[in-house]
Parts: sequence; structure tokens; C-alpha cells
Amino acid sequence: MDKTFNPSQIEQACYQHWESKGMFSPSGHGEPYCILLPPPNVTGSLHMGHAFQHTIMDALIRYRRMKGDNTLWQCGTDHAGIATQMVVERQLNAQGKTRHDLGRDKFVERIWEWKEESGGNITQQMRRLGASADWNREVFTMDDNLSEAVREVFVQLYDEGLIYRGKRLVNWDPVLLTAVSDLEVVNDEEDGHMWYMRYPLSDGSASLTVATTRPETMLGDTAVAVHPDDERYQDFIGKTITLPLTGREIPIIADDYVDPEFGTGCVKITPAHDFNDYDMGKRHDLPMINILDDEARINQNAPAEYQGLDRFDARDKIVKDLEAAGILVETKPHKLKVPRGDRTGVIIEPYLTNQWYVAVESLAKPAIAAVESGEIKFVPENWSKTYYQWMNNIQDWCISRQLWWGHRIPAWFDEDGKEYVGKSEAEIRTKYGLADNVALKQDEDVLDTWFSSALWPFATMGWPENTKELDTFLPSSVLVTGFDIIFFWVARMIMMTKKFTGKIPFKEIYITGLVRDENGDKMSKSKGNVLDPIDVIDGIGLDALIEKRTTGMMQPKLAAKVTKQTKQQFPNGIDAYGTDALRFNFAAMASTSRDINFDMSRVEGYRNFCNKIWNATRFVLMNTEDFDTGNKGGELAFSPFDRWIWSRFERTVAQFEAHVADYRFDLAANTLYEFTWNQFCDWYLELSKPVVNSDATSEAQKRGTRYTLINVLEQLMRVMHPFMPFITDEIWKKIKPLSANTTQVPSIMLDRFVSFEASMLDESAEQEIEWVKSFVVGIRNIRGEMDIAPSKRLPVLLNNLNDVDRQRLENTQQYLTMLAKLESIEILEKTDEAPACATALVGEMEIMIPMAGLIDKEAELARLKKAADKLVAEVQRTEGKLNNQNFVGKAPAQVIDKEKAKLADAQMQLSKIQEQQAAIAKL
RNA sequence: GCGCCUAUAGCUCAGUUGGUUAGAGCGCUACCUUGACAUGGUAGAGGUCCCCUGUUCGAGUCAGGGUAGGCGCACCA
Repeated sequence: MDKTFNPSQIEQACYQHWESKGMFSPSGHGEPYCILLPPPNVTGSLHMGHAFQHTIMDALIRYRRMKGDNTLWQCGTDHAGIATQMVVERQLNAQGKTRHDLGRDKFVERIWEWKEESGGNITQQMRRLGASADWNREVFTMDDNLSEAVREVFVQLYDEGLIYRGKRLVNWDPVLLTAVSDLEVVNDEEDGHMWYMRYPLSDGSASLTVATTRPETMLGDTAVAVHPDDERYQDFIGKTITLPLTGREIPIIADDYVDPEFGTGCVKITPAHDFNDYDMGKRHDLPMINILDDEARINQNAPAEYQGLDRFDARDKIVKDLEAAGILVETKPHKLKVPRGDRTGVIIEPYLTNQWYVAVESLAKPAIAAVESGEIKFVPENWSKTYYQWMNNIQDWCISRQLWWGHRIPAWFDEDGKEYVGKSEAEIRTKYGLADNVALKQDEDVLDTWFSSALWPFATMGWPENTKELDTFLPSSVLVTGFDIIFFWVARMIMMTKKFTGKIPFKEIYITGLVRDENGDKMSKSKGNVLDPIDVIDGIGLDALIEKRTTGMMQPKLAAKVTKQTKQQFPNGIDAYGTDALRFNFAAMASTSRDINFDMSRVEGYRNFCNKIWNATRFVLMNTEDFDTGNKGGELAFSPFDRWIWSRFERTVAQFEAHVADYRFDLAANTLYEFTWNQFCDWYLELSKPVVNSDATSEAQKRGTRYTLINVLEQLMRVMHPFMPFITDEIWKKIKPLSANTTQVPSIMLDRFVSFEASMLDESAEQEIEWVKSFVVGIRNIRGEMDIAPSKRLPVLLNNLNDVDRQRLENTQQYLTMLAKLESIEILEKTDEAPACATALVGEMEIMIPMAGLIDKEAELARLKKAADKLVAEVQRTEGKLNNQNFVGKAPAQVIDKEKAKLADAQMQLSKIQEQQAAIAKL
């Protein structure tokens, strides 16, 4: 084996081995355990959030697979309507063309080509992460069977009256030229203005001043509203206003939506361009005058001089014209929430169009109940509140998109515009009894991407066919996803799955944090702080990283800043840390926190951890490969250390499993790290050396230790495998033949998880080894603080031993000598006169190192003082507690006894140290 | 406005039902090429647990109030 672990040499071959041998498919026996992959964008690439979530999903799947479950990680990709269409449009734009130049069919063909070209990208990247998803069952949301499910659902919902078409205000993206859902609009506060305009009454008697943040919409005003109880305006209600610029006569109406305190208490009403005004318009039966076209230019409904102007140009002109006419009273700076499309960043227009909607109320009820009853559990539980809050105020879902890429809406219109819904034109003709000569035209629109992903839990299992998979893997076990798509996806899956299968889609929802950079900033291209998980695995040079971060930026001027920042952050680029280190890092970061700050130095730490494991393996192999490990018989004599490490190992297994069951992967990872590094490597491997290297130990003892070395390591690899699949499989293949594991499976991933063996717990061995450790640490302590060279062998005197101390000393003397680098160990008898010594305590036993020639008197006094000070504080604290009648009277006896024992121990130690101080001071 | 979250070592984070001297990794200091590993070892320094009040024998932990930061939803003429 190489002296250092080199992940790049093993990972890809290892993965190919797994995949080519079909190890990712469900075994077909055991309890079903299924995870649905949140389908990533088919043409996208893997980002840190994916890597994080996929690590967790894979860890769970690998763990359950090794536990003997019938595991399915159902994977696939999403067609991502808007995102994908935008990418291909941008490619066309770069060639100076638009999608309209190609036409719909050619354009869609072009997207399919792009999907063929880049569609495998993200799944290849998932493979680099070690994801053991069942690629044989990989699906794409536009596959035939999924499209069939989409049509089936649409038609059923329509037939039940739960899908309807209506002309309503929607969020319109004037660049994408499509409606988008509420969730796809971000409302952020921006600086704007408030314009005050004086509208004259038609009778010329007076005027009303209205305030607006969007003066251009006045072209579509169809009323002015005041509060019905507002005394200032009682006389105006029912009169009319002659709208400036258009000359339209519009009524003054009363509606208690108006807040008399805000602005002037008079509101201009533009029902076709504002959601609140729309509602008011409906209440008062106002005309709805649309003044914009699809691209948000002023249309023919406005005076000629404004027609064709872009909305912002129109605003400027209108403000100027109103000012000139003396209608504009005042302009004030004003902060307002501006709705922008989350994809394009352009300002969204409320726009009156025909769209398809899902009436969600009846679907929401059972979906709410499923969480309320505990049938579906959120982890952490708090996220259920977010879910309820949205579900209890849920709005009908606008599912039509004016895009070309996606599932075409299965609705047809005849020449009179009458709608017919069915899975195909032929079906419709039968269903509605339409003659062949009736001309039908299919709706141009496609469905919201989330409509198909809402069907993911059952459509991927073959629905509407009644398949074995549906029966076995629905509901799935746990959904691992981010809180940002609880509404988009999670809630809608619950609604649709309940509706169409009567089952819940998943039993638990594990909500992960969002991966941010080490400063807690969201990773984004414009901030230039994005990291590609593959770069963390393979490493990347500084120049290449800068290149990657600065190409294709929306704002090229940011490139300089990003370059500087990247140089500062990664002056030498990024090292190749390997997949296992990255995965272990993600596991270790997966606490309950909602933000995960990605810290490269931690990945480095886990890369070092991999190297530690690698080298521990080298050591174990050196000592077992050409020796008898006792697997073929022969007496095994286990030392206290052997029994101790087994006991600790069993505890580790139990803790690990408990933490995984709680979805506390951070604690699970720490448990493994602690055991492996701080117990197995730091102590056990050291302790094994005297046994395997000494002529004084018997063959049986050597066998016992070799057996323990190889088998603890072999089992440890199995426990670690879900988190670190590559290194564990590589090592396992090397060590398994030497171990007691007789399995014939070709990879650790198909072997059984280690089962907790309570019989291996050994309290007395653990105590004995704790005694050894404090003995050794006591001496290292003196060495360290007294500046004694580590290589210097020390003579040690022991005093005040009890029977247990004597027994333990006898059991472990050879180890103590080696670990603490001792020259000799001598027990003082009561009658002996002790020389001047530096002292450490193990319980009541004193470990003494003669000072002569080694230790400076003043230094030792200083060291003792430090120890004594601590003990004095401790004695004072505990005495204070025990003298407090309230404490003694009210605290449980157990706690009081603990305090008493603590006090006694501190007093004992203190008196011994004080004796030492006195003795040394006399020198 | 409603709801949620966070605040612990220089940095990134754990800390379970309240109960030893509050922990880990990284970083820092000193020493060490010993034979698995310098991607290593040994020792060490480093904390007003955001603030206030309360409950309690006892609070990092519970309650109330505040401060700072973050997120979601709704509203904003």
C-alpha cells in the first residue's frame, strides 16, 4: 500500500465495479426502504447542495442496504421547463437567432438535442459522489410513461372540476412571455417613488389627490376608491372623475379595503394591472382595461401617443405630461416591494390572461391531515409549521406556462373556442361525441414543471398501471430535501399522491440546511463564491478556478472582484480531497442547523482522517498479513486492551446507529471519528505493538491481538462504509481475506452491517484501560511541562497502591513501559524514604518521577501550584454546595452523593499535592 | 403585521430529560523525524455560553423581556 491515501486512484474503478455488477438495484427481499431523489434539472450540473443531500441519501441507502432492507433509491431528472428553455434560447441568441425563427417544433427538437448532449452530465457527477442510485430505473419527467401519468392526472382533475380555465390576473414575465406562479416571484424592497396626482371631478367642482408608485397604470384606471366611512370624502362617493390623459369618466366608489390613514386616503383603481384592484374591480363590477401587451409595452387601449412605449418609457413620459398639465402634485422617494421573476430578474406584471388552474383546497385538506396526524413527519419537526402556514392559506395553482418545453396541456378547442379535455384528440372525439369534421386545435401551453414532479412518488413507480413497485415502494421511507422547495414540491407531492393513490408519498421528510460559503453567504455565480463539488474531489488550480468562476457572468465587471476574492480565498487553488473526505464533511455538517457553512479546512481535516485510516490499515496489514490471525483456529488470548477496544467498538456501533436513526449525521460522523482516531489509532494500535513485537508474549496472546486488529478494522470499515464508500471498500477488499468475515459478496456494500454485540461490552476492561491511560497521560504531562525529551527513558516510583492498582500494574506493566517510555517501575514500600519527585495521581496512587538531574525545583513547584489552585477552587465550590442547606435538602440524593465524592476526591488530591509542595519546598 | 430560526474558543460548529472543571475540528504556542501515518505525535494556551429579569438547591440548557442577525408568508395606493 502507498504511504499516503490517494483517492483518485481508486474511486472511479471502484464505482464502475459496483455499477457494472448491478449492486444498486433492490435486492428483492427484506423490508422495503425507498428514497426518492429530488430530480435535478436534466441539463444542470451538480452543486454543493446536491452533493450534500445526495451524500445523506446515499448514506441512508447504503446503511439500509447493509442492514438487509430491500432498498431502492429512485433517481431521475426533471425537464425544468423555464430553466432549460432559457438555456437553449440563450444559445440561439448567441447565434443571432430567436426561438421564433426556428418555430416550435424545431425549437423543441433543439432542446431534445441539448438534453442528449448535456443530460448525462449531472448523473455522471452523481456517480463521482458515489451515489448508489438504481440507474436502471432512472426516469426523466418527459419520458412517455411519465407524460402519460401527467395527462391522466390532468384529465381526471378536470373531469372532477378541480382543474379549470379562467381569465385572471397572473404574474406575467414579460421577457419569458409566460405566466409564473406566486412562488416564482420574489418581492424585495427597492427604492422607488410615490407620485401624487390630482384627479379632477367631472363636474369641475373639486379634485381628489391619489398616490401611486406606478403612474403609467393610470391609463387603465377605471375608478377611484375611498373608505366608506372617511368623512373627508362622503360627498364625493358616487360622483365621477375625468381621468387625465385619457379623458375617461370613472366613478368614485367606496370600499373598506382603502386605508384612510395611508397616503391621501384616495386610491386609483386599475383592475387589470394590480391584484388588489382586480379584487375590488370584481366587487364593484368595474371594467378591466388592459393597457399592456405581452412584452409590457403600452397597447392600443391607451391614447395613441403612448402606444408602443415600453412600460418604463411610458412612465417617464406620463410623469412629464402630468407635470406639464399641473396634475402632478408631488413626487416623494418611497421604498416599495418590487416583484421580480426569480429566473429573469425582470419586474413581473400582473397581467390579465387565460390560464389553467388547479383548485387546491380539497386536495390540501387530506394533505394537511396527513402531517397533523403524524402519518408524515417533518425532521426537524418545526418545518411542519411552515408547511401548515402555507397550506392553510393556499391559493389555486396556476399550472399553465406559455413555453414550448414541457408537457403540452391535454386540452383542445373547437372553432368557437369551446374547450375539450382528454388524453388525446381521438379520445376527445369519442368522449365528447365530436364528429371527425369538427376542427380541433390543441392548447398551445405547457404545464408548470412542478405539475409533473408532484406526481414523482407514484409516476416513477409505474402509475397509472398497478405495478409491483407501487405496492412495494409507496409510500417511500424518507424524503431528503431543502426547505426552499417545501411549497413548490413537497406539499404538492403530498396532495397529488394522496389524491391519486390514497397513500402518503413518504413517511418522513428530512429537511436539510442550505449550503453556504464559509462566511455564511449564499453561493451564487454573481457573488463568485460557487464551488463545484467535483473540484473539491479532484482539486483545481487557481487559474482554472478563476476562469470557471468568471466566465458567463451576467455582469462582467464583477469579474475583477471575483478574481481577487478567489485569489485570497484559495491562493493555491483547491487540493484534491477525494469523495470520501467531502462526504464525511457533509455528514459531519448535517446537524439541525438550517445553514451549513462549507469550510474547506474541515474537508482537509477529513482528508487527513482518510489518510489516518489508510495508514492504520497499513499497520494492521504489516502485523497480520504474514501471521496467524487466529481465523483458522488456534487459541486466542485476549489482553485487557483487546477486550477494551472491542467494548469501545460495540459502543461506537450502537451510538452510530442511534444517531443515524435520529438523522443526526453530524453526531454519527463524530462518533466514528472519535473512535477511529482517538481510541483505535491513538491507543489501541500503540498498545498492540508490545504484544505483537515482544518475545515475551505467547502465540495465543499474539493471535488474540492480531485477531482484534484485523477484525475491529474490518468491522469498522463496514460501519463507516455508508459515509465513506470508496476508501472502505478498497481497504475491505485488502483486509477481508485475513479477517473472520467469511462472506463471499464482491463488495463491502453488499455485506451485512455490523450488528451490535452486547456481550462484547466489558466494563472492567474499560476501567482498567482508563487507568492505564491516566497513568501514561500523567507521565506525559510531567514530561511535557517539564521539558523532558520524549526520547528520555524515565524511572518511575509508585506509592500508595491498593490491590486493584497492584493487579492492574501487573497486567499492564509492559504496556506502560512502552507507552510512557519508562526505564523502570518500582513500588515504594511504606518504610521507604522517597527521593524528591515530580508527582502525578491516578486515583490515590502516586506516580513519582525522581527529579534528580531532570526536573527543576522551581518549575515543579510552579506546576504543583497550578494543580493545587485548580483543586482549591474545586474544593471551595463543592464545599459551598454541600454547606448550602437548600441544596442538601432539595437536590436528589444521587446528585448529593456525586458532589460528596467529588469533594472527597479533590481534598485527597489536594492534600497529596500539598505534601509534595512541602517536600519540594524543603529541598 | 404573522410565523420560524440563529447568537457558545480567533474561525466553523456540537452540547440530549436542567446536575463534575462547557466540548470537537481547524487555527495558534512549544517540543519531537520513534519503526502505520509530518495529511503525523506529545504537551499547552484560549470562553462574561449576546444582554436583563425570573423559575429552581442548581440555568449554556427552562420562562418572560430586550439586542443583533437571518429566513418564510402576507401587505404596502
